[in-house]
Amino acid sequence: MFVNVNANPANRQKFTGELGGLTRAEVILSEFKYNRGAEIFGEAEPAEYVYQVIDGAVRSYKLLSDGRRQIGAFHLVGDIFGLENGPVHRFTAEAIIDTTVRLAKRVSLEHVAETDALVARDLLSMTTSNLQHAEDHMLLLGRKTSLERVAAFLLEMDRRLSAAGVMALPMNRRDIADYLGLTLETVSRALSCLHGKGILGFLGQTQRQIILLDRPGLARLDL
Amino acid sequence: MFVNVNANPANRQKFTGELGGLTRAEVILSEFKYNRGAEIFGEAEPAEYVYQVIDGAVRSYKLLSDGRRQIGAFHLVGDIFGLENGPVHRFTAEAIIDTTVRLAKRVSLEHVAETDALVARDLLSMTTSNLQHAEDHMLLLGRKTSLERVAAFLLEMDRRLSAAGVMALPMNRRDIADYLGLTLETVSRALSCLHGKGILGFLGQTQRQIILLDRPGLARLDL
DNA sequence: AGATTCCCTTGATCTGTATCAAAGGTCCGT
DNA sequence: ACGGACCTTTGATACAGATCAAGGGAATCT
Repeated sequence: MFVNVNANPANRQKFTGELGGLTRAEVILSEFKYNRGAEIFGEAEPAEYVYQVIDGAVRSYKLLSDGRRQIGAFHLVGDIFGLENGPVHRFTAEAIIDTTVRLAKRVSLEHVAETDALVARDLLSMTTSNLQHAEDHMLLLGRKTSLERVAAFLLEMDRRLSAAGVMALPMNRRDIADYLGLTLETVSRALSCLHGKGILGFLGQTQRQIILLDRPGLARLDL
Repeated sequence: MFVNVNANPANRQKFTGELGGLTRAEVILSEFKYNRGAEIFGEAEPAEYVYQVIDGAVRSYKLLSDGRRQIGAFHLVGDIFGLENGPVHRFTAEAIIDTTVRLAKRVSLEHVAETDALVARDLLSMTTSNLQHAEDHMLLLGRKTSLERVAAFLLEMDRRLSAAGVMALPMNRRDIADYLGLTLETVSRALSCLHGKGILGFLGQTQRQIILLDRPGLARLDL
């Protein structure tokens, strides 16, 4: 289950650089590739590394014993994930599509943080933005309707990955559903509804390329 | 709306001491009392203070424009709340019952954190436990049934406030419902169901004093 | 102590979303 | 190009939990 088919040391390269805002840290970094669907780390596994998405997309999720899944976050290009304060990961992380990550040894980061107050501050501020996202998501999961959730999702993705007005979603309907606490059918129906209202359009023959035609209209749906 | 009827400077006393794990910080502290239902701070208000519950209980929540409410956390005796990294509060906090808090000026805390790595680490670890709670709560809100949510709530409260086997809940059914993403009727029905199964008992003539008669049975209901 | 307000439970009914089902469509490897 | 696995949509139906409603307690105030 935890075997990583990409775990080939030959794919690794060492170099020194930055991991997001940690510009002042001198930490050991490597690049690493994961195939679509590959597990990057598992829930409750020791948290040895911190990751940054260089290319691709990642989902972080928790499972209930009977297989129900809640995706806590999507990590897109530039995002840092897998940062833990405790000894273990609290989510499973998987590559949604073929993904390249940069990784830093967690201990080396912590070591730097102990002497460098600015790095310590960066760690806190990253944790705080994760917290803020989780807080907003609790409101969505606890109190929003399916249409409001999908609208909120589209606005979030638009903000985070829109290139030239087109949104190329890396995740499928089931991923979106498990992020929003819905079923994939309900997500599909909500998207069809928004399409019918002229709020969004699908591009080409795929349903994962979305153009937002009416952002104010969409924002009005997300209370 | 933001007027605090308890905001009487005469109620304040200054002294130096500790705020939770921040034992090494020399920060200015005061004690302050809030009546049942009083707002301690509002969402989007400047975050001037950090609070610790000395006595009583507090709810932190977000509202949608039409009044739907999501309680993100309950703060019980000993808990620290209102800790922000950014400039403003992201929740409204209200006293559930008459409550005494200790408060520390946020800037003084931050100032100490800049020079004291141990304090900085405490701030991070507090933020991390808030994050962990929010992550677990996302799973509950997104994927658990009403009975599972209520079971999880009872186990959480049992862990956090059980004195001598009796759980004296400070919050009403509506608060529980808004914490669990349910209605108060559904919470009431779930509690009746657990009562019927012999998993819990009500004490005295009030329904807020609960005894857990079968913790393993309850844990089995929370997947 | 009586009155007012709030709180909790329980029943009846409704509804938003899940579930079940089926049919194209798209992507991928051969 | 072809076959198979996956993905998405759409329709029909079911159901968990919401909503509506009412009545009995419990806490609080005067």
